[in-house]
Amino acid sequence: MAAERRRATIYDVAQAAGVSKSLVSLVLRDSPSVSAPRREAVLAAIKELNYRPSQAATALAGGTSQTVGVVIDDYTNTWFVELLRGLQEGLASAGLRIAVSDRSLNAHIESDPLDGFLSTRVEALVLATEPTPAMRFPSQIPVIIAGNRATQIPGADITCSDDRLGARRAIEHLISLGHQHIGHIAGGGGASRLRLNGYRDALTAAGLKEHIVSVSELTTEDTGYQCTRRLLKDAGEITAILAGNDSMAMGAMAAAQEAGLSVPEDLSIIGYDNSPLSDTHLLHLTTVDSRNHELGLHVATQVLSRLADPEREAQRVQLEPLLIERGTCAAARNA
Amino acid sequence: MAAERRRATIYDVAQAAGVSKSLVSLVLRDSPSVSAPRREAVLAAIKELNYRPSQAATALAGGTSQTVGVVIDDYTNTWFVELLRGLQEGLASAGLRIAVSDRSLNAHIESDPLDGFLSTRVEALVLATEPTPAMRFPSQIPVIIAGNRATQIPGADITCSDDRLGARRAIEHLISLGHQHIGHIAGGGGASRLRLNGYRDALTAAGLKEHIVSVSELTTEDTGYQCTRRLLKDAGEITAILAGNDSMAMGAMAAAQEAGLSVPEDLSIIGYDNSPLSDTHLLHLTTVDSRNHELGLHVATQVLSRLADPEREAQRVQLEPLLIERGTCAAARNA
DNA sequence: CTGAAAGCGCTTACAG
DNA sequence: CTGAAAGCGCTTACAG
Repeated sequence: MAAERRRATIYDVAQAAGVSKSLVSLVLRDSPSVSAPRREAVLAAIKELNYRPSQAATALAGGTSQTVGVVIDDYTNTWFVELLRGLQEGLASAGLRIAVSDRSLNAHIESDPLDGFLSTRVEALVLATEPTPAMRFPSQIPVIIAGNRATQIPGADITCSDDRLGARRAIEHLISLGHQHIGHIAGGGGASRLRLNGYRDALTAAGLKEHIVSVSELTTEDTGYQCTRRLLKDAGEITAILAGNDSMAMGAMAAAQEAGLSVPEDLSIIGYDNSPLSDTHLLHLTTVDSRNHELGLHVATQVLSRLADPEREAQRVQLEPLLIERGTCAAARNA
Repeated sequence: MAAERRRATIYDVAQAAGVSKSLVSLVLRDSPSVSAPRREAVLAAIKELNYRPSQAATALAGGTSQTVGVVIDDYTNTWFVELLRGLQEGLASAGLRIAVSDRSLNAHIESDPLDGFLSTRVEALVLATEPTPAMRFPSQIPVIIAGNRATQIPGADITCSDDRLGARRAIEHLISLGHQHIGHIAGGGGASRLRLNGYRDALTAAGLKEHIVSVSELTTEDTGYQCTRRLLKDAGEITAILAGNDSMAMGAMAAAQEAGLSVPEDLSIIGYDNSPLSDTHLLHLTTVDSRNHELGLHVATQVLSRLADPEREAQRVQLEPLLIERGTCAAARNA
């Protein structure tokens, strides 16, 4: 019962169970060629000794880390949560775990955000953020891009949502509500660009005029607030706004409130991402759902198929987004 | 230039640099006993070969993973972001990295959320969440609790903020603004309990009556919304609310709005955590800052000192919280 | 199923 | 600084 004794190894387990180390190894990897009684004995010894296989030893000896590295932008914008969940679900059956790295958190300490993952010898890399010049992509391991990005990675698979279509649908919804003057506030990045194009598509098709404001590469609440202030000042006639994402939509709501406009009575607002934020009582935001959980599941499929066949051609999967109607849209005033 | 060649090892680097493997190992660990020219040669070879030391091999041979495991509740509530940042800053100088695990994400796949970390042989465990019965704490490695928790872990160090004091200060602030009927909406967990006590302390000292609502163990936006609806119904006289955290405060704002109350004109609201959410234009929430960044720094200090002296007694560090005045408090109507 | 053997890619002394 | 050696805790064949 001494707390400070040496950690149990596979040898200790074998000895306690009265079997060979080889057998223990087989049990650990769920081999079918182990008889029930022996398996029980080993499991009992594992429990008794509080044994946990050393990941370092397993990885080194097996030549495989069994982990997939995921890079996200920033823990603060929670759009990625459902994606992670889907990814993990899809990978679990194959015995793969995920490790996540936050770009902004690691920005200070290492030049290349991928370094840690490469040292870990991850089986694959999932990018849920815009690639940066500092990232040197290894040619040996599969790279899967989650979402639309501005930069292309040669050879990488892509799972994304049709952002252009999503934005178009959002605008079509506003038009169907009678809105004629619809603004768009945009940030930077690949998804933002497509959403902007979708906005344009819909307006052009309807013969309406564009009102676009984009003040920064960021897509934060503050960005949304600043853009909206500017938009309301420059184009007072607008009665609806499509925001580049939910955070920006939140900022738009603040700017509207400040300007004395009621949402949705005076101003309709649509966000993008269907993030946890949008589904609050306070925002109750109409938004576009990229179906991030399913997206995560698809990314998992791509990881697995690419691992099974490293030579297969890069593929691109695109999901259709869904408009989620909540409480921030209403018919235009003078419609 | 063949992409599929074998990954470089320390042997390849040694050969390319024309030195021994031992020397490469010394360079990797920044040994001072290496001459500049040889160091240059090794670094050049590392770059040339795109070499990254195998974490598995390093950990296994060195007998140390150099990583600290951090368990958080849930990526959705972003209060932990600054804590992680502080922790990482404090650990970086010692060459320790952090690995984070989200409880809710892992809930499905493994019984004990700590299992993964134990397999990794983390040097220490940081708990930024309420301990659950499923967690079996190893006696061999340091455990540090970040924040106030309902459950005690024998032998663990604690770094927390004085939640009781923070809540008391918040209430005192409201009282100084003339509020006589102040409600509190609370969730579950150790921090919530202390904040509740702080609320009581202040009211008792001022001879005021309590109005407390707590409908669940959760501390989400929805919880805050439900609690506030109930509070407004049961105690219509209240003019101010202290929420258990910022998410709940957000829900409170929604309930107030729904009830036709303006914040802060009709109802003052104070949150808790100074989370990214509170610092938005839309909420602009007066809140209590637990100084999570500093808290993370202190946790790092505890990790390091405990690693240096495993026998030292468990210590408890407590920070003084700060009231952050923003826009959700005003003088009471009939003060 | 066992047992002995080799090896994964490093670190750690240690003699020179 | 080098070089040879042992070892970290596993996995992977392989002969029995």
